[in-house]
Amino acid sequence: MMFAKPVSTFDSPALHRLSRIAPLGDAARDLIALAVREPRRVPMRRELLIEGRAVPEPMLLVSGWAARVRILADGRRQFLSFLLPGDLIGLCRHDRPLAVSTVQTLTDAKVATVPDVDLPELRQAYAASNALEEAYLLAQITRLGRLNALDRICDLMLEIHERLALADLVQGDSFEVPLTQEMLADALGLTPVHINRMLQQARRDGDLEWRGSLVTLLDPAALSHRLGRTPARVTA
Amino acid sequence: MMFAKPVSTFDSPALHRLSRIAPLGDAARDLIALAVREPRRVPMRRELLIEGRAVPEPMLLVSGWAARVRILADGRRQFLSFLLPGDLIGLCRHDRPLAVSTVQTLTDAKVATVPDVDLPELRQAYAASNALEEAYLLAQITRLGRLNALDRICDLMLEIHERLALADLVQGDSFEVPLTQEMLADALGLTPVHINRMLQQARRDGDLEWRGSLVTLLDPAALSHRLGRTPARVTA
DNA sequence: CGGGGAATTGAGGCTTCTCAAGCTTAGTGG
DNA sequence: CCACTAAGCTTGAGAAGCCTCAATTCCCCG
Repeated sequence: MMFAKPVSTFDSPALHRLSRIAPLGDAARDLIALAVREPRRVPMRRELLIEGRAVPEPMLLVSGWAARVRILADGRRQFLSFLLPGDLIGLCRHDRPLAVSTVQTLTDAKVATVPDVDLPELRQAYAASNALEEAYLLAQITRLGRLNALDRICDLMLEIHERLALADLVQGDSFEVPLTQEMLADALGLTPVHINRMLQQARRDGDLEWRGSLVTLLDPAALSHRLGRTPARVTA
Repeated sequence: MMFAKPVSTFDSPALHRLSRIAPLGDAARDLIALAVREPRRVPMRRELLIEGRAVPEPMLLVSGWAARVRILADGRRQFLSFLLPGDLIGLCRHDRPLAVSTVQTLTDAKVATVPDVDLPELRQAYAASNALEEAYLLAQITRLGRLNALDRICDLMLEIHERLALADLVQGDSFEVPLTQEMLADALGLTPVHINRMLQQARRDGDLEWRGSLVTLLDPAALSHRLGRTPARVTA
């Protein structure tokens, strides 16, 4: 069941992220690598968790994007956060937990069931991942509360850049963002029309390019500095 | 050290909340009650946690209000969430954790150091408290992203009503809210001026009264229904 | 009685929304 | 290979919501 070399060196964005946010020994690494090898395929727009329903076993997003989403009574939609490869879904430390938000895939995705916490190293990785997720929620609150439309877009792109980099999914300063302008609007509390105009603005300003689904940040360091951003850190 | 009766029946809003969100046996109850008995007094506007610094031992807010806050480079302020009596501060399950946000007292407060998780019942209560806190963060994102100014105010007041009720701090539908309009603005992503106007609107609409620091919801059920709110639930 | 923080009011401007139409692109079936 | 379609992107014009600045009033506390 354990392939000393092959499994340990098996590489995937998800595994990459986890081993980067917390040091994983060989045992933990093998457990994750094994789980990642046989993911479940989930098509686009499918629900992985449903608000108010029981949370099943914890999952690891192996590839593709998902989002935590809330739908209002009148049909308005708010994306609460995006879930990227390597993110954990449905981790709970209490008994009989209920999902506090619906999670749905935004693209075709691969999802693995991960071992529940038994190994100290895994516990550590899960906890760090959890803390990071909280940090991103706080960043989202600040974006929505205090940034204007243009800065919201730029700030979110910087966050995605930072997160995808953890999973080794950034080349140069380019990365895939499978979001429509409408989805972006629902994440940033704006309308698609305004997103469109501000994206043009961002391009004119030389902050980013967006061709097809490939986003390129032209000078992430400068942009980061202009927005007063600091990368998320949860461990000393 | 253990006073069988006195300690077990010692009552405080904080203890009330914890025993309500997760069933506490006598042992857990005594541990908390004991901690709550000798709280540390913290004056208004003091920092309990500082973003980026190491997180000290976990604390329980025994009385008073605090808030998680983020200050932008240009001085703008965003309150990320409010912490009410019975809320836990600085719970982390990974090693050498760094605070992801600053926490500061909004009023004079009492804070107790709580036992780190060793008892299953405590672990359960802490985890449930944590899950609730996450639920409130998600609610805050939805408020900022998709509600207009008036609805943001009403929705937040309903949330505070719900949370204070857990700690037995609501009488009828009235409760103390030690917030200035400026603080409310910084929580809801608005300006004090606009908060002022919308509060008047809410009063005219017969949704709430706000005299001194006492808020009264005139018909919480109807308001809740109008906003499409559902109370936070994290455990089946 | 005076000082100071908080609440209130007014006027004008900017950001974002709404509604509505036209365009572009990728995928589909003839 | 070419309509045809549907989803997504783009543009325009006008309206609404919220902000800014500035002044005034209220109220608590010393």
